[in-house]
Amino acid sequence: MPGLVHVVDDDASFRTAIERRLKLAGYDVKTYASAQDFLNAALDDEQPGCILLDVRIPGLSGPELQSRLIAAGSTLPIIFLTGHADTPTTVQAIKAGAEDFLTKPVSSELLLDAIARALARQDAARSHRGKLEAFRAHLATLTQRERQVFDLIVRGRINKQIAYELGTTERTVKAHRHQVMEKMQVHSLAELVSIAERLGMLDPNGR
Amino acid sequence: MPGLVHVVDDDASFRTAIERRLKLAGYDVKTYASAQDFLNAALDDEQPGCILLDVRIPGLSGPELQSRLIAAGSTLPIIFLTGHADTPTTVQAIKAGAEDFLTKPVSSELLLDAIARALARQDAARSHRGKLEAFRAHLATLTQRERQVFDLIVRGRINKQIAYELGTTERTVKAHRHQVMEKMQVHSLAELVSIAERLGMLDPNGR
DNA sequence: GGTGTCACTGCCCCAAAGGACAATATGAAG
DNA sequence: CTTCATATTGTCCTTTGGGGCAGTGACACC
Repeated sequence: MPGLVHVVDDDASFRTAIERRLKLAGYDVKTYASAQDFLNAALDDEQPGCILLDVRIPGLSGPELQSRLIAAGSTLPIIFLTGHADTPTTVQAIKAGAEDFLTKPVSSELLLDAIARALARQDAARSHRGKLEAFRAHLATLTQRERQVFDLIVRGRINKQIAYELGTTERTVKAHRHQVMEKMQVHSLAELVSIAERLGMLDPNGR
Repeated sequence: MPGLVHVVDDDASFRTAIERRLKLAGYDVKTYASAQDFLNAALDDEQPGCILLDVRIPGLSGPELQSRLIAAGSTLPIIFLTGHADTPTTVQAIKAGAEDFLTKPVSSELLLDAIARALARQDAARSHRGKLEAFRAHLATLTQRERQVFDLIVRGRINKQIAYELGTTERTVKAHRHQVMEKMQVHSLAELVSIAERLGMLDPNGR
């Protein structure tokens, strides 16, 4: 699987060496001397890739960069690479979702394995998010009223109840309901509920 | 949150010391000198508790015990505690779901924090699984035929189509459908679909 | 042979959903 | 003022879903 590997490390000779190794393996590579450099290079989160990140770098540390990226909603997988790993940092990084935590010097085998896993994982996550995004996009085209009707429909309310709760008539609800089905591009109540469930709109036990 | 902490360590004096500290903190404690001892003590997976597990112990190692427990479907959270942590082992343990990975000597603060988190996590997981189990139990009371009807209902088929696909009549499908709603204890199609979705019965795009 | 479960089915009726056709009202945008 | 989007509603008709009542047939178990 091809992809772009972002190498963030303050050691210039290390960057050069890694870049060479990764390019030999068929990956595109971009290097950064600091976390800030990386953040400045406004990057495309959707492009297949991952980050090879040193823990100890001047300025923003590796884990700090990880936090920022997570907070910013990035889904680029991160592989940490460090000279000396301490256990709490390792644990924290993995818990926060890092793909791996490797120590220098790293064998090409371990490194390439980790990169391959990271790219595979990102690919799976991206395609999954892609489907949800399509649903969200449809959902966004609903008007306020249609959205209210949608919420009640997927909770199992019948038109009569919805009409009462929204202070309108059954006929009106039917009209909105029709719009909802149309805009969400589904042909059955089951599909609609399924989508709502996947978007996490039903978790709290709303009966 | 009270709970039973299983301490697995081959160092008798360490076991004694830890047991004292944990009991002071209000936890019940059981100790084991080896992973095998622990496995032999056929334990209740549902009871609130966690495992404090040494990595290097004679016989089955800590990570090996972890694998076995996972394979056996156990959901007891594991906190590793070891004298000298190596990075690959740490990474693997956390990836496999360990709650934490601590090094001896461990401060009471870190240890008790980890235990509290482990118990909280297990509690959340257990209550979540509890709900799903209730659904599964209802699902298990369905006859073969009812189950087939269930599968088609939650995929959005209408009675007429279901009847055709099962080679029977619409009236019969209605009868089964009634039984399904009754046995699953739901009052709307939406609830039924919601349950099916949560049980992961709809993920593959079956239209 | 009696009993029970499960699957199947017809007839009839009511409730709910879907939709065609038509129309009113309101507020924002140009 | 005109246009557009949104929300609203009525009448009428068809399709679906839900269910009562009643009965048949297969098969397993005692």
